[in-house]
Amino acid sequence: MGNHNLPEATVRERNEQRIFDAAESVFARHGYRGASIQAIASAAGIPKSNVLYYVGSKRRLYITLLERTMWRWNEMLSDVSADDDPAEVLEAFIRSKMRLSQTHPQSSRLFASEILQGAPFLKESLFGTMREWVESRTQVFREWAERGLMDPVDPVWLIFLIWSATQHYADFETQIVGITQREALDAEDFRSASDFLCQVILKGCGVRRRDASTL
Amino acid sequence: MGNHNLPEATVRERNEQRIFDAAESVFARHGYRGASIQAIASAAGIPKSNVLYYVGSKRRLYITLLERTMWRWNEMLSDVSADDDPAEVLEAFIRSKMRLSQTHPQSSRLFASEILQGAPFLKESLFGTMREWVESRTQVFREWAERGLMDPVDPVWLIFLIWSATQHYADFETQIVGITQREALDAEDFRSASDFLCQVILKGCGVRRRDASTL
DNA sequence: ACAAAAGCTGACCGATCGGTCAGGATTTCC
DNA sequence: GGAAATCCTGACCGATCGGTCAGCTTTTGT
Repeated sequence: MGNHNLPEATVRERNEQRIFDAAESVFARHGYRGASIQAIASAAGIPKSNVLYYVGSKRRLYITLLERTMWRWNEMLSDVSADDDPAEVLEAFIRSKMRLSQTHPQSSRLFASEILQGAPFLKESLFGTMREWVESRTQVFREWAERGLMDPVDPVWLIFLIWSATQHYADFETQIVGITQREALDAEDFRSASDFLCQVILKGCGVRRRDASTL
Repeated sequence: MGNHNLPEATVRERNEQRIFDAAESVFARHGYRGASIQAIASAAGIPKSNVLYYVGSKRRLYITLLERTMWRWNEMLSDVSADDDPAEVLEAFIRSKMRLSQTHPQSSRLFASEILQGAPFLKESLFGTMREWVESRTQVFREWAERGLMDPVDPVWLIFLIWSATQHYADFETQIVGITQREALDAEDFRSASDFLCQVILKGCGVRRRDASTL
């Protein structure tokens, strides 16, 4: 009995990672119901029985992936106060959210799929965390508006605007690629899109950068 | 034999409509693979066999719904020229897209689901139509920028910004409702969100309204 | 009135679904 | 070296999948 702590089986870790990656992709593509364990197993190059041996059940696997995604997002803008510079904070928000769309597109799509399904697994439990996140930021935005640092826009709509615009580059990449006849979105696309969003949204909210480089 | 033209069976029309409505909802929620004909039949209050009698197959039903959605969107901003007022056109675009999110949320979600799946049914055929739509509008935006009527922003990113921000209120309604603790989005929510988007996006692109009502 | 057309449905098909399990292979630990 | 723990898998389970079909009822056209 006993020491199942520090080194923690490299075999399990390796296989779980392969399963998680494959599952995230399949769940994102086909939703919870449309994803089959067989498809996940094939994508991971592992027999179906072995997948179930590691993850227990489809439901547990799905919830694990959802929680992993929520965790990544809650790390964003973890500390913001009304004394920070609005331009810097908004720009950091937009750029870090875009970076998530670029580096973890499957996570973003998995979340989108869950929401489209009516959020049956998130519903109350995890929306609470997001609600706190949103409320604390809206307070800061309101404070900035009172100090005249930005226009008095609805802070909730502003957060959803940034959320949707950045999310779009992960969730709807297929559409963007299809319409613009690219092969895929590359780093330069994400850079120019981030620049565009920062410019338009900051200006649209009446937020001025401290250092106006062009003037 | 013969006159199967004008009055056109009211029975078939009525049942097809019930099936289409139910199917749009189920496909939007669970994706193509995750949606079952039995679930659609139950939602429509019709036996499974009868659903198949009318629509032929799951594939055909799905494609029919997709085409219906694309049709609605292609009707938007059907005629725009560089001589029109940028503020009026952009505002009309935002508001009409928001109205679609409000009145046909299931259509929007169905499209989102199709894109998340990698657009297996749209792919080349229907992306072509959207590409033409986008290209003709980007030309107008570029013309406006040259005339100094708006900032020289990337027209493609601008279209996707408006697309994503408006689409969000249909596709992610569950998230918005869950976070803001509403029961559902009502007409007033859509009005204030539309106002917000018009204000921020127009200002963000350097587009001035002709009649500044508040000054 | 009556045949033709359209509407309708339960029973059924092979395939696949999520999940279980017995039991063999391999690794770990003393 | 050998027991214990972990890893692995093919066979199998009942349920559900999309789709077919024979045969019934209802509506339509004349």
